This record gives sequence, structure tokens and C-alpha cells, in this order.
Amino acid sequence: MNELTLKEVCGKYGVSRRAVQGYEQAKLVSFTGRNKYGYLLYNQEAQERICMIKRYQEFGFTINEIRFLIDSEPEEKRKMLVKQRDKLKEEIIRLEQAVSMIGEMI
Amino acid sequence: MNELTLKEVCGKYGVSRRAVQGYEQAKLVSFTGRNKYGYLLYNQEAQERICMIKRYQEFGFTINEIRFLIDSEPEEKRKMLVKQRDKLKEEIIRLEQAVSMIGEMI
DNA sequence: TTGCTCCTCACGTCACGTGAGGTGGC
DNA sequence: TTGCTCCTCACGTCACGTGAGGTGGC
Repeated sequence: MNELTLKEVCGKYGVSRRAVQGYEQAKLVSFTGRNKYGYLLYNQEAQERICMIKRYQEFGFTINEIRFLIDSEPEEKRKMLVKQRDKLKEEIIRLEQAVSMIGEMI
Repeated sequence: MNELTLKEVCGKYGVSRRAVQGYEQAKLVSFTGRNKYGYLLYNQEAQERICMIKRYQEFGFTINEIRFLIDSEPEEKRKMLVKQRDKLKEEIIRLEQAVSMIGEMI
């Protein structure tokens, strides 16, 4: 009942078809059925995985890192998140410097 | 006299050999000579182009955009820089949100 | 029948990374 | 001669983008 077609999932979470196909190739998620016309369907759990994969990507994790993250213990996961947060903070600083360098050039 | 070998240029500006090769393939710069052993040499002007390409990349411009930037008028260049600065500011905001989301997850 | 939507490949893109195979006396 | 450094390809990588060709009655 909660199953959605691929297109619906894409609209709901703002990902492309090809991106989801990439997640499937990487064995991060898979469709959970097909409707009577052969359309791909994703249940609630699959949808949540897709949403989580997308969020991790926004955090800057690669597909391989996400694969690792999903299978890891809470403590390990926490470590990786802390590390990634530090990376993002460094990236923010780098971008802020770039912004001010552009300001000088203008 | 001011010519440096590829390796020296890489060390001076912190770029890889392959990156410089990529710039050359994209016709953004080219070596200006060879020493008696066949090593690639880059004069002052070529070095400055490499440095500038790298800086533009740090601003988030693609190779194609950089090609366009280099050949464009000051006014056009200014417009592109302003636009890019806005993009970077948006990216900073996105990353700051990511940092705080990670904070909530930890 | 013509459109339209969805499916499954599979090549293309971007900016290099990473060897492979060859040259030459630093 | 053995190493070492540099050269020039050229395939590999990453995360999809972008068609191509085929199916089916929304």
C-alpha cells in the first residue's frame, strides 16, 4: 500500500531516476516490486534508504563510504559523522576564503 | 632563464602533472620549450596561467568556464565572478546546514 | 494507429588518477 | 648494467547525464 513507483519516489525526494539506478547498481537499495504494468515499485523501507543515501551524499560522503556507513555500528557511524563534519567545516573556511578572494578581484 | 620544468611548476603551485596535462589538452596553456634532455619547460607567462587556472578552479569554475573567462572582456569577467561568488555563498549556507544536521544526528 | 510513459542497457561527461611502455644520462 | 627520472599514451574512476531501442495500454 505504501509502495510508490520510481517516478513518485524521485519526485518525493528530489533525486533523478539515474541516481536511483546508480544506488541500485551499488547495491545500496533495490526496488521491492513491480505493478501490473511492470513499473518499478519501492516500499516504505526502500524509500527511507533512498532518502538516507541522498542525505549522506549531501554531507559529502561518497557512495562507497555510504555503503560502509549503512552496515556499521552506531559508534563507528558516529566517528565517521564527526570526521565528516570537520571536513565540511574546513570546506566552509576554504569557500569563505574564495569568496573574499573574488571580492578582491572584482 | 625563468623557465621551470614541469615538476618544478607542480611543486611551486601545488598542482599534479596530470592536472597540467589536462590544462594542455583543454588548450588552456602549453609548455614553452624543452631542456636538452627533453624535459618540458614553462616560462613565466605559462606559469602564471597555470596559477590562474588553479585559482579559478578553487572558485568552483569548470575547465570550460575558465576557457571562456580567460578570453573575455573585463566587464564580462566581472559579471561571471559576481555570479560565482553568489554560488559559493549559497554553497556555504548549504554546508552550514549540513554541519548542523550532522550535529543533530550525533 | 499514434502518443506517451516506462523499462533496460550502454556510451558520454568531467577532471584528473594510475599504471604501461619507452627513452636517456640529470 | 642497473636505477632513476621523465616522457607519452590510454584505460580507469566517480556519479550520474543522455540518448537508443523496446514494451504496453496508465
